[in-house]
Amino acid sequence: MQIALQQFAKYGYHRTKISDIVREAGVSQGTFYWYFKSKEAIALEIIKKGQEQLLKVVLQGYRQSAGSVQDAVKASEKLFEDLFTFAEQNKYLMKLILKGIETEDSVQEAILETRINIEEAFQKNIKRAIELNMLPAKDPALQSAFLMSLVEGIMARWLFEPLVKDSTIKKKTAKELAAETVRFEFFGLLGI
Amino acid sequence: MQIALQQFAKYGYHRTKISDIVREAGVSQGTFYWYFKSKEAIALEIIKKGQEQLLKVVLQGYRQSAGSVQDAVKASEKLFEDLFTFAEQNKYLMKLILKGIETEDSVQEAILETRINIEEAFQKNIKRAIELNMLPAKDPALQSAFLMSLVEGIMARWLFEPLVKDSTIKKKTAKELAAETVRFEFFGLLGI
Amino acid sequence: MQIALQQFAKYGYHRTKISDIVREAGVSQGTFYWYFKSKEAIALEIIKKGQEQLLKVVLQGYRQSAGSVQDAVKASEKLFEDLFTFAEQNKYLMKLILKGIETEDSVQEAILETRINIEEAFQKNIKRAIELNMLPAKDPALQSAFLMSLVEGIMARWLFEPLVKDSTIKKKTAKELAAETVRFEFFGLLGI
Amino acid sequence: MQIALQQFAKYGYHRTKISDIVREAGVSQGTFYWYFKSKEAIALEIIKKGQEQLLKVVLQGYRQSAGSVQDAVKASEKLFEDLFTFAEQNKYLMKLILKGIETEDSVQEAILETRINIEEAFQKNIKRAIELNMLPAKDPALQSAFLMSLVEGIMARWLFEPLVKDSTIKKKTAKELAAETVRFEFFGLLGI
DNA sequence: TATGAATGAGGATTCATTCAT
DNA sequence: GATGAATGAATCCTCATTCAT
Repeated sequence: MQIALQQFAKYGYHRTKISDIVREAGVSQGTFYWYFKSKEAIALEIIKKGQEQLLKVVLQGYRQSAGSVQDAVKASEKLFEDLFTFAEQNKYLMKLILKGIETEDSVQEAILETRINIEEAFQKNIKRAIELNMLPAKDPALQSAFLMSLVEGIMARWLFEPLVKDSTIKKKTAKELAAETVRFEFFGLLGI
Repeated sequence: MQIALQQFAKYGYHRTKISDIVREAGVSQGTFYWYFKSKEAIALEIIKKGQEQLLKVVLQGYRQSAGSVQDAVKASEKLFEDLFTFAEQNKYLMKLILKGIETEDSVQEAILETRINIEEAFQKNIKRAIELNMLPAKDPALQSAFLMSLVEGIMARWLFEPLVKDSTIKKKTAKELAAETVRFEFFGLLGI
Repeated sequence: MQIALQQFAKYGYHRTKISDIVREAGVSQGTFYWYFKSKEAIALEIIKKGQEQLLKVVLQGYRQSAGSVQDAVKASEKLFEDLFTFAEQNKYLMKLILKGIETEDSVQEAILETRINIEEAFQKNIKRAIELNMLPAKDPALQSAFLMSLVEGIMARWLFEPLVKDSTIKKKTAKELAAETVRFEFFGLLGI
Repeated sequence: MQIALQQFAKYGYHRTKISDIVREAGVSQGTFYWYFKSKEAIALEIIKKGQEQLLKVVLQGYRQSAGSVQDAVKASEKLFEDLFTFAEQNKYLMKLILKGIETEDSVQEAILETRINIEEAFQKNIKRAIELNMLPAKDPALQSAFLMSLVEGIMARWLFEPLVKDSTIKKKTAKELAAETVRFEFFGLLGI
């Protein structure tokens, strides 16, 4: 599964052949089909397993007793750092989740589901913060979309493709990146 | 080319068969190959043409004589609105550019190039704003990454997949979306 | 037809495309089909026309009033020289006739017919020489096969592919080659 | 490989379809590609293997301790008989080598190489005979070209296409043919 | 006569999947 | 459990030929 994950992430689903996977794994084609029903099945399993792990991180990140804005910032920082760290350790999985993959619909749905779960966790948190008067009462769905866009985009640039040349982003640690992202999250371009 | 673009966006490169494209287009397979050297060639041509149009929008969006922060906000609003409008009118193209497709490397490079061009335009603008003391002096590469992440994420949710249920995002106009995105851009979650 | 002949000889029948022929000729595909019914038709026409010319040479070569062996040698020399000269001026045609070409059967039959005609002319001549006691009474069919093998092989090596390295054969004139071939014809390896 | 060889020889390379080969062989198309990389690859393999066998015959044919002309004639007869026997048993292979096929260049080169090897073996032998004063000192490259032309031409007529009608050639045994060819080789038309 | 766009049958090759051993 | 040879449907692309203009 690790090998398949890597190849899917590197070359995409269709360009990854079963024969490639098994060659790398040092087993025969037949063996592959002993463990997995089909190519689609292994992709699905990979995503499902990744989803679980990722969601664990996101949900853990919210064990916070919010109080002041300061607390909210702290909590956000903690969550982002956890997320970035997880992403760094699961680069290939994140590539699939962030960039998607051209597959059977079943696999795409699984990926979508993962992302929905995360964004909903974000949203729930924002709603709570609004209730506690820690954030101005704005459309939480939109705000969580902003948040997740930020996190996804930064993650992708950090791990895979810093679009602009000589970007500083690649060299940052998960902690630094989390801090800067949170700053932008709360204060925007103009923020301190 | 339109039909091919649609199919690539809907089903991906590999699941789109030449036979599908020509059936939809009402011509024969041979005719396809009279106009395009290969499947790769038509994909490349689609991207190249789209890139041109998109870049035109981005570059036009920057004909601004910046002065106050107010001006910068206005300019940003104008650009985002143009971008969102273009995206709305070129949904399928944007899908390819935002989500990528699994293709021959040549096509992927062309897509990457497009995104790089846009992010660099963003970055140049931020640098200028910093020089004019309109923005605090922070890492422009990172700021433009934030910006582009925002725009890409919001666009994707607006046009294709509002991750969370009953999201309000789908119903907004390009103008509204631009305004809200700019607000987040400059002031973050805490902003007015 | 000249262009087609060249391409058939150089690349073979199947690797020569109508589109190649017409591009070289500077006309359109449609025009080709105004003048020739099909690819097979042009090949056939080329062979037929070549056959006529070649047969003329062979038949002319036999306007001899044989007498002594000396006369027979002379006559043979004359014929071979004519043949070699013709071959030199019709290299591409000879390539088709000597090496054959992978085509529709109709074309192959036409080529075979040409070669039969020539070998029969050779045979008739040998028979006459035997009647006149100029040659020992041996199987004329076999002798003419020897003769034609000689001529064909030498021609091919002279015009296209001297198999061995630094072969002297390429540099010889038609006259020289004819002389040496005739010597071998009459006297073999041991001959003067 | 045998089936492919037959079909290549009978119909030529381009008119032989993979689907024909596998149908005859009673396997599926996929199976073909399990054993051969491509159509070109099987053709190449066929030629290479044939070349080896043929060269073995030619080289063995030269284990002679030459002495008198008589010896040389004997040696020649032995070699020719071996060659004709091999050709008779490998009719299809010989067809490819003698008549060539229109193929990818790689295959054509392999065929050419085979013929060069044989002619060079002939030539080496003639040179030795000249050194030993068994043959008059004439251009060995030309003489070997004569020899090989003879052998090739006679072989082709014996196995495939006796050009003239009611030719006696078809009915001869390898031994008889070798004897007659050698006679012509050494003594020409006038020989005893 | 000439054009060149259009056609579509045909053919090589790929690759997920099966299955006897 | 493991193997790897075998399968054949699927797909891209070619090219001789046609035909409206």
